[in-house]
Amino acid sequence: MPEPDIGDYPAPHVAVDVAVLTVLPTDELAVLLHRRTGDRSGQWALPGRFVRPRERLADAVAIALQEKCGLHTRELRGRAPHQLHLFDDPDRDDRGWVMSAAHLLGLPCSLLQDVIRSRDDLQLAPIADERARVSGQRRLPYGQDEIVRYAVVDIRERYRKEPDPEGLLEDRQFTLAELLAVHVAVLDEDWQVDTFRRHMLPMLADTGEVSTGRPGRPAAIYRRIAAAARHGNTTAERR
Amino acid sequence: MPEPDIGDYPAPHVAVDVAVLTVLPTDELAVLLHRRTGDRSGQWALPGRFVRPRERLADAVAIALQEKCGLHTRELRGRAPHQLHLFDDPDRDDRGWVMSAAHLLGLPCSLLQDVIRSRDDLQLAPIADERARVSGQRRLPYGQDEIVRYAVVDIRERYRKEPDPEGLLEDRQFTLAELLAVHVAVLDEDWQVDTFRRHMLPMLADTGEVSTGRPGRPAAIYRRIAAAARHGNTTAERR
DNA sequence: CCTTGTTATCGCATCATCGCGTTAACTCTA
DNA sequence: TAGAGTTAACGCGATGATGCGATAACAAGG
Repeated sequence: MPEPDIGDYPAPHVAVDVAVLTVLPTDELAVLLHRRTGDRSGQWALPGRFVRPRERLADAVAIALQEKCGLHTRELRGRAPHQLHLFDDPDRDDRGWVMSAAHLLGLPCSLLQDVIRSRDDLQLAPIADERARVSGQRRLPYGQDEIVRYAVVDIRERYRKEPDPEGLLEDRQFTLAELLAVHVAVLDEDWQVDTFRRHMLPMLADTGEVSTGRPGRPAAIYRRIAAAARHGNTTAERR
Repeated sequence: MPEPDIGDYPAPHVAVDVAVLTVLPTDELAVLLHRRTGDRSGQWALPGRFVRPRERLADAVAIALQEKCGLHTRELRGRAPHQLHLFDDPDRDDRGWVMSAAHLLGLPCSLLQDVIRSRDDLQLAPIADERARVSGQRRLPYGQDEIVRYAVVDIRERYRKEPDPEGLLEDRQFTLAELLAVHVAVLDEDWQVDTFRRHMLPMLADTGEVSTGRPGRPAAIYRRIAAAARHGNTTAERR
């Protein structure tokens, strides 16, 4: 799109907003919310921040999560935020013309709870009807309910097709029951075990290890096969 | 994402790029390319342009198509560009820090050909292997091959699921054979007629009219049922 | 060693989908 | 009016997917 007059126009500020999704120990999908530090009456919102000069969106997401939520390399390494949508309502922010690049990032609850435990400016809000359920607050500001909805629809679509694409399991090696529990939590619907097994096994590698320590046949331990290593998609992804 | 210091940072320029996809009379998927007017040796590129102050992305897309390609209300009315991805490589444009909001818009070929016929700065490039095939030009500039790929993957996914979601058919009323031809062209693979009929009929309304003028049983004429009017998705969209 | 409990596998009935040959419906033309 | 041609519908065999009861495998504990 060659166009010489780049300097002639003001530019929009671009912010990143992040729907950090996780699965609570109660097997509910939840989203991370943040409010202004020290402001107990402040509004809960998705974490985010403006993009700095020449900064990549993914880097802005990571820095936003570091600055606002105390999530650092330990939690974020090896994870890439998934871009959802660019929200462009020029009136969405009182301070000026801001576009919001909405993202989704999945994190295991165990990584979040350490961080959240010691702070009152963070919470995990359960998802109900594709929205964050926040006690005492009807809606998220800046149209962020829409971002949550995009994130929930997106993550559910992906969890129908492949095993734990957002890495919500704490461990990279897991049993089929653990995988199923996460999928059921994300999708908010049950899967029959045999059907689930048939869908997922082609995308999983048996580690050869088993889970012991309790009565019963030990469950096999699996890890995900990288998508690139798989040949073709499952039939569910074709017509 | 409340943050007080909006004025403190330079902002990226945001451009829109549009992959206008159509189906050629040869039943091939093609993308609209533009080059600088009067420059026969200029590079072919996707149409696009910078977003003006407080302009909506969809409006920027429409204006870009008007200014660069001569597509006006007649062609664009009732059509919404589909957002694909925000490309954020700060080095993607020599003129400065530019982000590109990539879009997809489907248009019937008949609407494009009137416009293109009289100009040498527009062409419809066939798609092969998810790329635009341009004679004498190996790649599109500004990483636009990636935009084309996103657009092709996206449109194919949607054409697997619902009838003519991008309105590539010239008419809003059509026969099943016409619909099938468009789907086969987009997906670049065949569908057995009965299977196609079973998939699409639940999302189509029989107009009661038939197509006459040639030997044989007249084909029924359908129109799409608006998605909102349909109750639930087809089973293909569930597991 | 036996019982309990859990996971994995299996066999199979049922249901859904697909593709194709056949039949029915309905136009156009000679 | 009959034949040709095209679309729509049907019947059905083959295939695939699902769910579930039964069985096998294998641990922990008494």
